[in-house]
Amino acid sequence: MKVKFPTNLVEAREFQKSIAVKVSLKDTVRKIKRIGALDVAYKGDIGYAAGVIYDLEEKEIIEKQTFSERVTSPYIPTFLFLREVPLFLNLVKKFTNDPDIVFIDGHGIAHPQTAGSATVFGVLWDKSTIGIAKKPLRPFSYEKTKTKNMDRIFIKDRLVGIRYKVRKDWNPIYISPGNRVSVNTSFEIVKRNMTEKYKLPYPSQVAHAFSLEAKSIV
DNA sequence: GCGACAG
DNA sequence: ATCTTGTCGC
Repeated sequence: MKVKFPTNLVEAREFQKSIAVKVSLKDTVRKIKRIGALDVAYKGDIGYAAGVIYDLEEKEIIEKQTFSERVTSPYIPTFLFLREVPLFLNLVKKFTNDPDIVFIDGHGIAHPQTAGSATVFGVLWDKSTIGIAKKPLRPFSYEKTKTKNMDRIFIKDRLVGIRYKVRKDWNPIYISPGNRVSVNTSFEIVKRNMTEKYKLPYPSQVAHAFSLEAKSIV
């Protein structure tokens, strides 16, 4: 798919609007066998993107890939996709295994324009993606659920994700659909892949560690 | 009007 | 995200 990537913030906002109308929150994935996870580490203006694919049946990481490139867009809240999505699109070209769904560090639809990194990437690649962030993006509001450690995240009266407090004394994580998955399923999949020691799901942990490794072993 | 604001 | 010392806690 050919895409003319935005070159300034005005174009970027229009781009996000065009992405937002293409988002699907339907659960298209029947059975999840492989989960992908992507993350980026930086050294100066070089971004080191790392991706892993976790096989749920084998219970192991079956593939790891990296892609690094100079990143010129500065970090501006709500415009993170300008920095990371180009790296992700190049990185996933290297995958020989096709993931059923992909975890992305950052927000999906829990974003002012309904178009966080996980959503932009998910729509462009036409893949199921889930955004997992450590901090919320304003404006937002919460609504309690029956479960004590999870709250619904709302943006302008629209359910956009789940705030999940993995451990009582840990800061919560913010889970939202990127594309082709519902809010509830996003939460269930992430919850099902947690480990005891970290607040991020296993595939994300490995992707994060791998990006740091890729950054330092240069 | 100013400030808050993923990684 | 990254830059960084000591320090608190399991």
